[in-house]
Amino acid sequence: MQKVVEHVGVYVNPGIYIKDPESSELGRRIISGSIELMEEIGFDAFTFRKLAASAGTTEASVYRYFENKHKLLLYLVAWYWAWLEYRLVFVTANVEPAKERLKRSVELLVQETEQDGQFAHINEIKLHHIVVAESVKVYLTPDVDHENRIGAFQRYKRLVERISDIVREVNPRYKYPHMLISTIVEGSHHQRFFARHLPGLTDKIKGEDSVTLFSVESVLKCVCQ
Amino acid sequence: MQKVVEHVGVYVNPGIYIKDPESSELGRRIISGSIELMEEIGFDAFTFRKLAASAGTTEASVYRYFENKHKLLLYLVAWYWAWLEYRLVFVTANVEPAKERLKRSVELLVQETEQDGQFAHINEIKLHHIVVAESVKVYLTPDVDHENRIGAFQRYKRLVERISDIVREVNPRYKYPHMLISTIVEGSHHQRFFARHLPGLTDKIKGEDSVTLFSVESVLKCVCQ
DNA sequence: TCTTAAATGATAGCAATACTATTATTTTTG
DNA sequence: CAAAAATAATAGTATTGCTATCATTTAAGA
Repeated sequence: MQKVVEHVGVYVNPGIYIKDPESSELGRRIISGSIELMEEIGFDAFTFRKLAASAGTTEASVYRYFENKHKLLLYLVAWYWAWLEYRLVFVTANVEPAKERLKRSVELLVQETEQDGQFAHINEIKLHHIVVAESVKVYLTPDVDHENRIGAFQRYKRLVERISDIVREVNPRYKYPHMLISTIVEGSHHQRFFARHLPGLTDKIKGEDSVTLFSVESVLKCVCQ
Repeated sequence: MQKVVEHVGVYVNPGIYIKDPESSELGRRIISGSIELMEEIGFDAFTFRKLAASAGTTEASVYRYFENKHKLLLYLVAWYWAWLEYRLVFVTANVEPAKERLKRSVELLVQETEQDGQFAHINEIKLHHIVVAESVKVYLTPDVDHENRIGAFQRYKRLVERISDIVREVNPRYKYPHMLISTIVEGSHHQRFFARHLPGLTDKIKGEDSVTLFSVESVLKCVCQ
C-alpha cells in the first residue's frame, strides 16, 4: 500500500509518478541521486541506467517509480514549484502594502536559491540549477497537452496565478499579469544561464544581483503607471 | 570545391555545418525537408534517418552536411536570426525618433512571422514555429561554451547588440538593455507557446496580438523613465 | 572528349539508449 | 510466521546515432 506523505505542504501531483518516491527509502535515493547526476551531466546525457548505478539500484527498479526520465524531470520541476509556493506564503504573510508584497514575491521567484535544511534528500541549490537549465524541456514537448491534462503544470500555474492576484491588487487595470510574471520567471532562468555562458546576451554589473534588480524594477515599472 | 553563396545578406557562420547546404540542390532539399519534418514531429523525435527518407536521400548523405541533428537545428536557428537582422535594417531605416525605431524593432522581433518569397527552399512560418518551440534547446546544452566559441550564436548576439544600441539611444542611463531585449525575445517565444498549450500562464485578449502589445509596452515602460 | 575527382546512393554494422520481461531474493506487514 | 509486496539480477528487443565501405553518378579540368 502506498502512503501519501504530504511533506510540510510541498506536494507533487500523483499523475506524474507511478509510485511516490517520498514513500520509500529507495524512492528518496532515486530523487537525491537524480538531482546530483542530472545537475552534473545534464538532462540529455542522463539515463536511468546511469542513475541506477549511481544510486545503487537497478534500471528496472527506477522504472517502477517513473515511466521515463522525462516524467522524472517533471517531478523535480513540479517539486521545485511546490516548494516555491510554500515559501511564498511566508514571504508575503502580513506584508503591506500590496506593492511591497509584489516586490518580495518577485525576489523569491528570481533570486539564487539557498539550501533549505528541511528536506534531507533534496539539494535545493542543485535543483535550482536543474530548473534553470532544463525546466523548459518539461513543457517544450509534443506531450504538453496530455501532461497538462494530468495536472503536471498545476503547481506552476497556481504560483503564477497567486502572484498575478497581487499584481491586480496593485493595479487592477493592468492587462497582462500572467504574461508579465511568467516572462519574468522564465526570463530569470535564461539570464542566469546567459550570465554563465553567453554574457553578450545579458548585463552583469559587478557587486549586484543584476537579474533580481532587473526583474523587480521591470515588474514595478510595468505594473505601476 | 565549395562556393560560398552569400544569399542577399542572410548568411550563416560556416563553423556550424560541414558542407554549406546552400551550395547544392541536395543541401537545399535537406534544409526544406528538415523544416517540414521538424515542425511536424518536433526536434526530439526528429532523426536523420527519417529526414533522409522524407527528403529522398540517405542518412550518410545528410551526415556529409551536418555533424548531427543538433548542428542542423543550430543552422536553422542561426539562419532565422540572420534573416531577422537583415529585415531589421529595412524596418529601422530612416525612422526617427529613436523611440519609434525601438518600437518597430521590438515588433519585428516578437510578431508572428509572414512568408518571405525570397527563399524558395525555406518556409519562414514553419521555421518560426521551430524557433518558438525548439530554439532554447540550441543553447541549453553542455556544449554551449564550445559552440559559442565557434560562433554559433554570433547572429543572435549581434541582433541583440543592435537593438540594445537603440535602447541606449533612447535612454543612455538605462542599465539593462541586453537583458531587456533577450528577455523579450525569449519571452515572446514562450508566450506564443503558452497561448497554444498552457493558456493559464499567459493573457490572450481577443482581437489583439497580446504578445506584441505586451512586449512593446513593457520595453517602452522599462526604457523611458 | 576523355580522365579524374568529387558527390551521392546503397548497404551494413556497431555501441548506446529506452524500454520490457522473467525470475530470484529480500523486506514488509497482517 | 506466512503471504504479499518490493527490489535485485539478468536478459532481451527495437530504435537511435553514428561510422565505414564501396558502387555509381555527376561535374570539372586538360
